[in-house]
Amino acid sequence: MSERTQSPSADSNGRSFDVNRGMYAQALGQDGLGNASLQFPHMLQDPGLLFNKTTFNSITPPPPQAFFTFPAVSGDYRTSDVQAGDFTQPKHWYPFAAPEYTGQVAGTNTVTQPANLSPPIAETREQIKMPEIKAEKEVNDEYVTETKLQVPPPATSVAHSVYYSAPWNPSFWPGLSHITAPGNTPAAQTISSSASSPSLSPSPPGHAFPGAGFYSAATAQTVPATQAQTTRSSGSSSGGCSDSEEEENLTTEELEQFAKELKHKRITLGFTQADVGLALGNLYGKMFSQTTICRFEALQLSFKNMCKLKPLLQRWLNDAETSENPQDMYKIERVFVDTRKRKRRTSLEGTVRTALESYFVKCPKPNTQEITHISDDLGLERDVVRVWFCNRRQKGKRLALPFDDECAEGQYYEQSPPPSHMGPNTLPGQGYPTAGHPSTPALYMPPLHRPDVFKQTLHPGLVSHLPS
DNA sequence: ATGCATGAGAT
DNA sequence: TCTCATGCATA
Repeated sequence: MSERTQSPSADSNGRSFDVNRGMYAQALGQDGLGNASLQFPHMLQDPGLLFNKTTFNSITPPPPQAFFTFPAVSGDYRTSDVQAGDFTQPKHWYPFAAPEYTGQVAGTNTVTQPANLSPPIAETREQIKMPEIKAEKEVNDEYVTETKLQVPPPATSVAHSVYYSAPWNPSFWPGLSHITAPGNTPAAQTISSSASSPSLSPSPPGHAFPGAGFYSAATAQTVPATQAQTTRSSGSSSGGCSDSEEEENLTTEELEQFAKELKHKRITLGFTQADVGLALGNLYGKMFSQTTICRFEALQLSFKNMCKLKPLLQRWLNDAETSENPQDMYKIERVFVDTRKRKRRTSLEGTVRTALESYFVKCPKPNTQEITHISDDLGLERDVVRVWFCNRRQKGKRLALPFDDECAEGQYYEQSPPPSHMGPNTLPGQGYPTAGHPSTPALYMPPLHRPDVFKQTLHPGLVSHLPS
């Protein structure tokens, strides 16, 4: 359906980088704009960006209000419905309703799939994508245990984490140009990556692509592959990247360029981001969601992550371009969606976000108590608040340094001078190594004022604009 | 395109 | 409990 292509407009957006910048503003100002009392000086730098966010429009200037009087929410999703702004919403966990396919590619953990049932490849995306999932929302909790259809391979289980390998070099997005990158490298050919293969279909359609055979489970077997890995210095934390697919040491420029190229060619070839994600699974055994592809193109992943994915995407691109039947690239076998229950997505109201944002500015990393305090004030579940902060921090890191070295940093969270005890680089950051700025901006500063912030209920800027 | 969520691994 | 990679769900 509509997802067929990104539609030219996507292209015209052509603003991958700008987007990021915009997001900066967004990050801090997005929801805060309406809040007169909050000040985000930095936002002024690029006013234009502040308004490119649709959500913006929906946020009305909240009237000053000191407290959120919502009752503290209890923890249970089924009972705590209190959601600022939407007290009626039931919050319960719901299962994935296992639609065979959700709109965007269930890249997901989909794993498994009885090998035999390879349903005729999902004929086409039209079929694959199930239009409505809505029903799920109304689902009651009972679905609980929909067992997962998968039998996770003991050790490898999830495909995703296996793939790492990122010797991530300390360099800095914005500038690194020393290292060279083999680019697509031959290595790419051997994607022995890993992943336990989930959804893959062993049987490729008639013609394969020049460079790539359909991924076959067999090959996919986890190959620790790591050796190839350049021993990285910085702790490649999560998952240390390994993987044969050595993610080259790319420069920022290379990544930017590749991302653009990928997007452009993808569109030209008629693939959607979801297609690409699926194709990666089919062809190389490592599936990704539309989200990831999207973020890759928009350079919204960590540098390390970008480097990790690039080879794979490069390979896909090559194959797609040379393939005689590009369509095959996205023909996939039916994948089963993980049916585990997933908490229903919380939709925070603009005002609540504003409030969170202001809290974040004050203290990006609230401790347990603070979180509790915030959650009480906003009438949110603690976990929601916690997750919000996690995501907010993550977002901050992602967006913080990328392109625009010059100003990306430092100015965003300046309200808080980096505490001395934190050392120069307070943020290891998930990404973008700071090139010349020895001291990474306090992306989220450390708690200077922390103590006060929470003790005193909401600061003036905080408002809860409730629909009277 | 992006907000909220999950889960693995690291602390 | 955090970070990071990733994805479902949604705007």
